[in-house]
Formats: sequence, structure tokens, C-alpha cells
Amino acid sequence: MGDGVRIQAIERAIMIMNCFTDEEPELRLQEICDRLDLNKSTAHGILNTLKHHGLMEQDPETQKYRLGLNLLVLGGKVLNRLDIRTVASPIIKDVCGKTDETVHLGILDGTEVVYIDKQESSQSMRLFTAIGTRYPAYCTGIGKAILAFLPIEDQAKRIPDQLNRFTANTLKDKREVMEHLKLVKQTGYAIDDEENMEGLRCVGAPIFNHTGKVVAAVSVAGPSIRMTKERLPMIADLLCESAEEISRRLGYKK
Amino acid sequence: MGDGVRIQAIERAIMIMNCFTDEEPELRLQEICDRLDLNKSTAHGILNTLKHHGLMEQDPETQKYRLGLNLLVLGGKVLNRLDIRTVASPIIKDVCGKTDETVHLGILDGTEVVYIDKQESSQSMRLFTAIGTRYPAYCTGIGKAILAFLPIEDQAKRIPDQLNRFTANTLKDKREVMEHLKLVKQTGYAIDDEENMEGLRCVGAPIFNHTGKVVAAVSVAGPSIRMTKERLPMIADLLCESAEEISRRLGYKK
DNA sequence: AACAGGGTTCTATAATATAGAACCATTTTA
DNA sequence: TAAAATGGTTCTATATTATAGAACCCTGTT
Repeated sequence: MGDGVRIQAIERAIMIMNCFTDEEPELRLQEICDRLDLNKSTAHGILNTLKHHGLMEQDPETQKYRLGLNLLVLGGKVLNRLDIRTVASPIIKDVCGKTDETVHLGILDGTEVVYIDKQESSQSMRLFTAIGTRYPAYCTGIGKAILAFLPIEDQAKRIPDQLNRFTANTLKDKREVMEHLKLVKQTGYAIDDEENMEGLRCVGAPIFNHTGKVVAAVSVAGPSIRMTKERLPMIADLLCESAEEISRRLGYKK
Repeated sequence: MGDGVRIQAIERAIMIMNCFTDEEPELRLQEICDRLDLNKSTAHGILNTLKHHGLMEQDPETQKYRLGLNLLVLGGKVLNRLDIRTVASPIIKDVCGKTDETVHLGILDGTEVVYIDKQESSQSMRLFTAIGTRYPAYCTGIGKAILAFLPIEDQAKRIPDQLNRFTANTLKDKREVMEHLKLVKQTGYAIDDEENMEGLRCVGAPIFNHTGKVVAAVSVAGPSIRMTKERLPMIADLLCESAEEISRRLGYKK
């Protein structure tokens, strides 16, 4: 299996675009032909094609060519695919559609998790949150999913020494949390079993970037009467697949 | 004279790249073929070519395609060509080489002009400035070159009601300055005839952006003994040409 | 006026992009 | 489990088109 077929005309277009630099943002047809040893007529056709699609511009006065603004548009799309929110948004919608529960995307800020995106359940009884809403990381599924995959030194810093007990289920102290996070790391996802709020259950799964670091998590949250112990595994599976897909798109490689 | 020749293969490559959006940053070969009504084999060759040059990436696990990082590089080149400092830098060097006087690039900030780039004369007696140096706009060639091309309402705001007299040549009051700016606008460049500093003369010429607004100016400054009345016209001509070239590269159209 | 430089248009054909088919791998379906 | 479907990759003959050479047009210089 060699390098595969390459279309000469397209390669030539790319090589022409690569002739332009910060030092030489504008070039003449003849200059391009000299550099690439291209026939003038051939190069002209290529430049005209690029020009037609906004990937090249030609100054009407000087007739010099320069790279076109549509390259900014294409470059911006590359940038946006690297932005986690953009990457996760369609996936969050998909998970919400399949579970009909509220799906969040969250990141860690200090000892708290912050929701940076969400897709809400269509059911009347559901968790009310706003983007920007914060909760302590240690008692939420989404927060724990991030904490579990942090380096140990970082973990300790992100869990307060004194925990607030929000419910009877809230984990008791820092030591218990850190033991629990070991389990989460093994399972690959975290469950908030009414630890943050009575009557609410949540599953959270971690998202990794291209360097292998955990950078966010995605979660499904809903009333305990709907988020039953029987239903949780299915949701957890779906969520893990979805988190993996987001991670993959961020350049994560196992 | 129609639209000129367009190379089909290259058009197809561009159309493939344009299939990718923020909502759908990744696509399958089959999806691309369906959208563009392309033969699978043809599209494969095109994608492989783009891939080889970094304009496309393919995820080894899922085999989905996505836009490649080299589009960021090309987009960055477009951005940089729109950045005034980058654009002006080689031209400033060129002017300095031809005049062997200190050349500045300056922008307006409030009522002051700020130097944002420079190229210094090689002669031992020369104007000492640093990037970031500020002077009142109304008594410098570079400042006046900008003021003169501002809308009238803006002009008034950029000239203090009370002027400092730096030298015997400093213009006397706001009214005199605004009259003088009318002349500058007609001439197309401004001269500081020892108004800011005794023994120093300076010529300034305006730079316009793609919207037609004056955004900066470029200047040649030197000791009066070298910047003689006889020499000024030559310097002014060179400077105006250079300012026009910078403007043109910023997308300015007369 | 002639020439040079530089972009644009035109056209015949050499070259190659293309499409169809086969192949390979993985996933889905019965 | 086997067969079918899906989806990417490779191969090849040829239809199509990208290509190169030449002519044309415009501007600037000698």
C-alpha cells in the first residue's frame, strides 16, 4: 500500500497556494511559474479556479495574486472543530434525543464543575440549570468523572478539605471521595446517586484531549424516579460512547 | 471575456472542503460522494491528495475525514497579510534604506500618535524613539497625516482645545491646526517643520484600510540639516508611494 | 516604432482524471 | 453462523480534460 493516488492538478493548486508567505504575500503569475516550473497557461487556469472560489485574489491594478479570504473561513472551521463546545454540541443533542434526559457538558474550575453547554429533556419534570451553573465537583457525576482522571496531586487540590453534606448520600470526607474516585477510574464513568440533590441522579463520563488529559465531562441527569438503577447501565454505556466520540474528535488517541 | 477557464478537478477539491461545517466537522467518503454526486473512486483520489498535503485528515479508527491543520496555516497567512505591522515592516525597511533616515509607523490614540514600528537611520545623529513613544498628533508629521484624513467631527476630538507650544514653529491654536489639515489633505502628506522639536523635520503620509478609513501613517524623520527644504519633496514622494503600497496591501481601493 | 514584460485567450492533443469493477475489512441482518 | 450490507482502497482502460504552445492584448521602456 503506497501513498495512494494523487491528482496532479490539485497538487499544483496546493503548491501554488504554498508559494505565498508572510514575507511575500503577493506574487506575479510569472513568479509563480518560475518557482514551480509551470507553464504560464496552466498556472493561469489554476489561479483562476482558486480565484473563482475565493481562495485566491488578484489585485486589479497590479495584477498580483494573493491568498483569498475563503481560506480564513476554512481555517476557522478547523479552529472550531478544536473547540470542545462546538465538537460536543451535536453529540449532546443526540444523547438527549436518545435518553430524553438533560445532558450537560462541564469543565472543572477550581473545586467546582461549571456547565458550559446543555441540552434539556422535553419532560416537564427535569433538572433546571443554566449554562454557567456551578456545583462542587466531588458530589456530582460530571465533576467526579473529571476528578477521577486527574493526576493524584491535582485531585487533592480540587477536593476541599471540608465537605458540605448536601444530602444523606453525599460522601463524608475527602478520604472517602478519593477512594471512590479510584472506583470511578476503573469503571470509566461516575454516578451521582442523590449526593448533590435529593431525587436527582446523574451519570458522568470523561472527555480527553489530544494530549491525553481529561478536559471536560458530559453527563445525563434526571429525576431518580426516571433514572432508575435498572436504566443507569444503558445510559452509562451510551454516555461513555459519546464521551469517547467527543474525545476522539478532540484528537485523543487511546 | 467570460469567467475564464476553471479546472474541474481543483473545483471538486474545493467543493469537498466546503462540505465540512462546524456542525459536521467530520464526514465519510460515502457522505461526500452523495452530497456532490461524485464517484467514490474519484473522491477518494481527491481526498488522498488533500490528505497528503495536510489539508485533510482521516481518523484511522473511524476512517472519517476532516479538514486538516494546514488550512490553519494558509488562513493564518491571510490574517497576517491583513495585519498592518506585518504589512508595513518590509516597506519601512525599504524606505529607510533609500533615505537613510528613521522611518516610523504610527497610529492615533486619543489626541496622541503612538509609534508601533520603526526602522532607524544608520547615521550617528538621528531621532531617538522607542516603539510605544507618544507625541501630540497636531505637531508631528505622522500625526497630522492621520488627522487630515479623519472625518471632521473626529478631527475636532483629536485636537486639544489648548495647544502646547513646543517650539516657535508649533501651530498656535486649534483653528490654525484645522486650517492646516485642509492643506495636508490636498497635498496628500504632512510636514512637521520643527513644530515638535527644534532641529527636527518629519514627513508623514497616511495609510488606509480596506474600508477606506485612515488607520495609520508612516513617516521619515531626521535632523533639519539633513532634511533640507530641497530634499523634502523627494522624501515626500517616496513616502507617499510607500504609504499607498501599504494601503493597497491592506485592501484599500482608491 | 519596436521591444520587453506580463497577463489572457484559444485550441489540438498528450496526459491524466475518471468511473467501473474488484478487493478487503467491518458491521449488520436474518 | 452465514450472508448481506456498508464503506474504504486499489486497479485499469479510456473518455475527458488539463496542458502547453502560440497568438493576442495591454502597458511601460528604450
